[in-house]
Amino acid sequence: MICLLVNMLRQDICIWGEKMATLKDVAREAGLSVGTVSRVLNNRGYISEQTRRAVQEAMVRLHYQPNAMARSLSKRSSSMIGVIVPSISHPYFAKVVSCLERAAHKENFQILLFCSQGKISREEEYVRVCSSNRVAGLVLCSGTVETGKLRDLGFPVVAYERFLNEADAGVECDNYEGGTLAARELIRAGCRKLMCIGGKGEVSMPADARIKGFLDVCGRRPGIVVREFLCAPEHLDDLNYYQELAAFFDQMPDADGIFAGSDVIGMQAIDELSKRGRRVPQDVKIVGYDDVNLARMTNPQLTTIHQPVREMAEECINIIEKAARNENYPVRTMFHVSLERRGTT
Amino acid sequence: MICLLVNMLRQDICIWGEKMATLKDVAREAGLSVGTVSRVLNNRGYISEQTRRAVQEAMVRLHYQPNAMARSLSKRSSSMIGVIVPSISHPYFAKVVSCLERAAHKENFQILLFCSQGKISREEEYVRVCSSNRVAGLVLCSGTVETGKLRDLGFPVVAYERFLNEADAGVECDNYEGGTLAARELIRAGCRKLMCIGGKGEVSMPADARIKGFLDVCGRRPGIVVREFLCAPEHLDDLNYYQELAAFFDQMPDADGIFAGSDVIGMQAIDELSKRGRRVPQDVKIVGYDDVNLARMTNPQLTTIHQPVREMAEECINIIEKAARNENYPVRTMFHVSLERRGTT
DNA sequence: TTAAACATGTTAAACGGTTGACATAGTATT
DNA sequence: AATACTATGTCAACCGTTTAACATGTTTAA
Repeated sequence: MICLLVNMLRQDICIWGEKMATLKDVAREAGLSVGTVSRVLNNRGYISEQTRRAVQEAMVRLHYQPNAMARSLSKRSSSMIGVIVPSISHPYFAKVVSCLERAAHKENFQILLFCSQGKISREEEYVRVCSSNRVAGLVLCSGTVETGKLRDLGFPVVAYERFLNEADAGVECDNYEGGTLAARELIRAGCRKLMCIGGKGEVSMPADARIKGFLDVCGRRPGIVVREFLCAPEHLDDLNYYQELAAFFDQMPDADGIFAGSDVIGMQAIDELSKRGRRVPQDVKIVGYDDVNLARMTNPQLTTIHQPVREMAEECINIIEKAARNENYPVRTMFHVSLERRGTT
Repeated sequence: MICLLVNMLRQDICIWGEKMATLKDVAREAGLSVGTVSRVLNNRGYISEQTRRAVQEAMVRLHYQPNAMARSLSKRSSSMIGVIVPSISHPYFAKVVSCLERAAHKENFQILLFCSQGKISREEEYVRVCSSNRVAGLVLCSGTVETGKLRDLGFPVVAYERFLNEADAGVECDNYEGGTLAARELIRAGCRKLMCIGGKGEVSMPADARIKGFLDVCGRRPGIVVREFLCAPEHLDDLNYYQELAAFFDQMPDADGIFAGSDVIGMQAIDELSKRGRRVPQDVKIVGYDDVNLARMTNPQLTTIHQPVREMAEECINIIEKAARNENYPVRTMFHVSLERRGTT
């Protein structure tokens, strides 16, 4: 399988001989003291325009790059934000990480990314690594680190769409509302026999409220039949729900409305139904969840519940930034979701 | 849009008062010297089993987490690997990052993730940030940092599927071969009027060889008509190629075979064709590229060129690890690709 | 018996930047 | 003329870990 076309080897790896310039070098080059240069870098105390320029020019001449390790060591906190997701291959988490990266970049933070594959042992390990690296904060989009492991870490932990009473803050969206929106949409569109397919149900999560919201609305309407189906949580990387969906559809072949716990499930449901000769949306209507890019790439395009991921990500970064500045921050923030009506309802 | 349900504020943010244990604390706790404890941590010199155990127990008792910043500062290199991708929302790069993270984890590296959105200015900025953070290495899956910016950084730069003569090493797969495989597959399946739709064509990249491979094979077969189409590179985040595809299909409405530069394009091509009443694979056959998860979620499933992303990612990490140990490493490594025949041919 | 290997300690410098205390001027302000 | 502000310098401690040099024992092997 491996085809090593060219395998030239470097004679001398140590092309990185000349060490990088330090603050001291910059000070010498600019004819100033380290203290003054540091003041320029950190905008502390009094600095004249002239001095500031002199320092900047010296930095450019020497290609100076401040050593973030030294700074972090001294400040006892780095500018990195740990992010733990179950899997980055899942389009939802890809979207979350994308938004987090963007928000982090605006505030001059970097993202230290970890994929736990939903394994608690890896989550715990990653939390330790974050602690070792003195991250400015940690966004937990994954699982359920056990009791005591999140206390006294030295940085704020933000739970993203998770229940973690150990976390310092939580950011979520109104999943119950999402469930009700989905139910109303399917009923509005004329569905009577509904399937509610739960997605990534590993442990108790805010996302479980979606199902409750959905079932509550259905329960209040006479003449509506609902059944709940749950997928196993082992689809993080391959995202293959086809077998389970097939089994579900066998159990309820006459369903005319489906609430899918994620767009990935919704998408595969469209497929599986069309294989069975059932037309979407004529015979069966579908509402997905997440509003990832994929939802626009199905045929017909998937009606879905939109989560304000960008805003949620920004809030996570905000919280960490506030904590870093020792300001107060909201302990729990919840966002509205909205229905994106497209072609499957 | 924002619904601040609960907005309790922490009375005292400084719950992180008690500072973390240091090596010195561990030494005191174990009744040993810092030197000895450091030896245990780094497996240097002579240590008795008894001492080793004593140190480990002390570390557990104090919940000791070594300060990675201090270590990096002292070692002049961290255990982080910078990864710059154009976008993490694109399933291909999500897959790449996923594999990189896994490989990195095995070797005790962490991933510092950056999304450049294909902008050179951001790439350059991110390279500087990596330099500031004294990463162990950098995997560049994005763009074309300009001349001189990659020299003398102090760490190895691995170009992933890019031409970068400034990089210290390159990892790619045989894109030319991929193009030929696609062409042969379409011709084998009976296609005569072929469209070759180039994907992420921003600048000169290994991926361009796909097109060349495709066209070369077509050119050698009499009776084959080919036209080349190029999508603009601005689809990194929304991944919406529909308009362009529509325009391409208008220009060549009688095509019976399509080589799509990525699975995302291939997927949307299936859609767009079915909207035009053309059946896949009966009327038009399609070969995609990348073999991402999505390729199995279309209907019919997408025939595609499989890239050995996992192996490529492992090679990237390997190179950086070797460089860190001051060993020789291959300057250029190329992997074979393979055809995954599914439902669209 | 003697040299090597093993096991640990002490000390101190280094990594590169931050920060505070304190000193010294020059320039405005009152 | 006194006071306050501005602008810099010097110096030293500190962040937590690594590492080398050197000392001091105890075992073990030749």
